[in-house]
Amino acid sequence: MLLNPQILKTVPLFSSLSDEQLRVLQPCVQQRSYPRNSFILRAGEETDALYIILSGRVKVLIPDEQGREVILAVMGPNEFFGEMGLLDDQPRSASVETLEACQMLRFSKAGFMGCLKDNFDLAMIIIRNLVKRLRDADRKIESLALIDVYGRVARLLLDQAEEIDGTWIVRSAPPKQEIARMIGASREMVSRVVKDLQQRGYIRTEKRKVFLLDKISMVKRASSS
Amino acid sequence: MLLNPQILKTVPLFSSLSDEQLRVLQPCVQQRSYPRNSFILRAGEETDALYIILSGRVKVLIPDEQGREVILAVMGPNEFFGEMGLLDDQPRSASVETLEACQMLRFSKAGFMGCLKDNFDLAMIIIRNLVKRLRDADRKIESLALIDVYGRVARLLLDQAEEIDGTWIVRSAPPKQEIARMIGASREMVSRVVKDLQQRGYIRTEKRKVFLLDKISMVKRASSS
DNA sequence: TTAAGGCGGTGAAATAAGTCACGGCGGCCG
DNA sequence: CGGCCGCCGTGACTTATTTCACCGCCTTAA
Repeated sequence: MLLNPQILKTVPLFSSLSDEQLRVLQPCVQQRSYPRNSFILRAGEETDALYIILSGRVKVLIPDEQGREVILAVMGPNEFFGEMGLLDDQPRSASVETLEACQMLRFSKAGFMGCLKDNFDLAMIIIRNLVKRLRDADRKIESLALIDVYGRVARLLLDQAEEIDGTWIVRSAPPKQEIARMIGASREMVSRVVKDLQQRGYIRTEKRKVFLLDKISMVKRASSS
Repeated sequence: MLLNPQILKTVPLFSSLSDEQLRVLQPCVQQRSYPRNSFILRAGEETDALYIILSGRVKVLIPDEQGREVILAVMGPNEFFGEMGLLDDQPRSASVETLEACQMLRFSKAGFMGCLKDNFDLAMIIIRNLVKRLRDADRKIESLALIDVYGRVARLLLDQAEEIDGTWIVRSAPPKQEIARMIGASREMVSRVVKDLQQRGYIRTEKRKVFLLDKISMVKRASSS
């Protein structure tokens, strides 16, 4: 798809690049759109590009042979993925599938690596992003290894919540099936845990919203039956 | 402890630095030794330095309140840790404890960041290292979420094995307790799984060594009762 | 309108794993 | 030598979680 040069300027990842650098980069960029529930890339494939989300949301996941999957991350506008393979020449370690229709920018490996070489600020953005993901990943490992499903659901809700004049709310919680895949549990179990959290008065749900009425108790409750 | 300037030259992490840069770096480096089973740093602390292992092995772990722990990684000579906090100014996300007596080099934040700024090769080493850890972490998440203890033990042995004229061997497997903490399982369960793997003729153990007699079957067996 | 598909709840049964409580063995130190 | 400690194996029991098989309720499309 034809690329509007102005779009590059609006991408946070490239905020540190000069106009000249952006001009050089331009031929290495394509805009692409993907329908809902389509794969942008699959685990095991060769790596040749990095993607930036302009609109829509995607999930990063690892599937197994029996059709189950873990969701490593859900990403939205202005976030990017696919850079790992560019940096170490390994095949894709996970798949990425759209949750909604998405507009993406696709950068060829050559263009990206060229920018990186003579732009320390860009390198630092990449580094900080990698560090953040690594912290998230380590925390996920901790959850899976040390905390029961009850605690993992509570933690996920806490993580997703934002404070809106005094009360903590998860705007637009994911479907139970999706929560289950994010925390390594079954849909039914998530359903039971949420019911339990409600009965104890720790949360209240309404449509896709979840109100956290008692963050303190939710945390304490975690992983202590 | 007094620092022998020659040591810096032997550290792979700094192989890309010029003599001049090493000279500048020198005042920012200390050599330290730690006895067995001592903490080098603890989760939650402020971050002010990066460590390089000269000798000995350490474990990177996350503890919980009940005294249990997950082992995120075991590291040995020439590997480094503690850089994450330098790069994003967050507190330590995990603790590091020695498994044996260790000699370490300790770099102050200032020195390290200074080098990083004008040395792209060093930045790339850091980036590639972060990417590798992220891949490992994602794989660990996959194991914990999708594979049963049987499969996780098998996978760990496979990962640790090296080929020595035709046969795959784990030289010096960790104690069962340590394996358990690496894969998020109980010591007893690991013990039972290893016994089972032996009875099926997939592995043979001898002291600390483990011989993998049938890698194919071990993999297939994973996560399918 | 009916049919179909996505999402959710729930009870009962099955199973994987953890926990507890031993007892044994081998090494190391006083 | 004897005692202690760290590591290991194992049986019995308990528990957390999954699995299966439903049913209900929307929303959308025919």
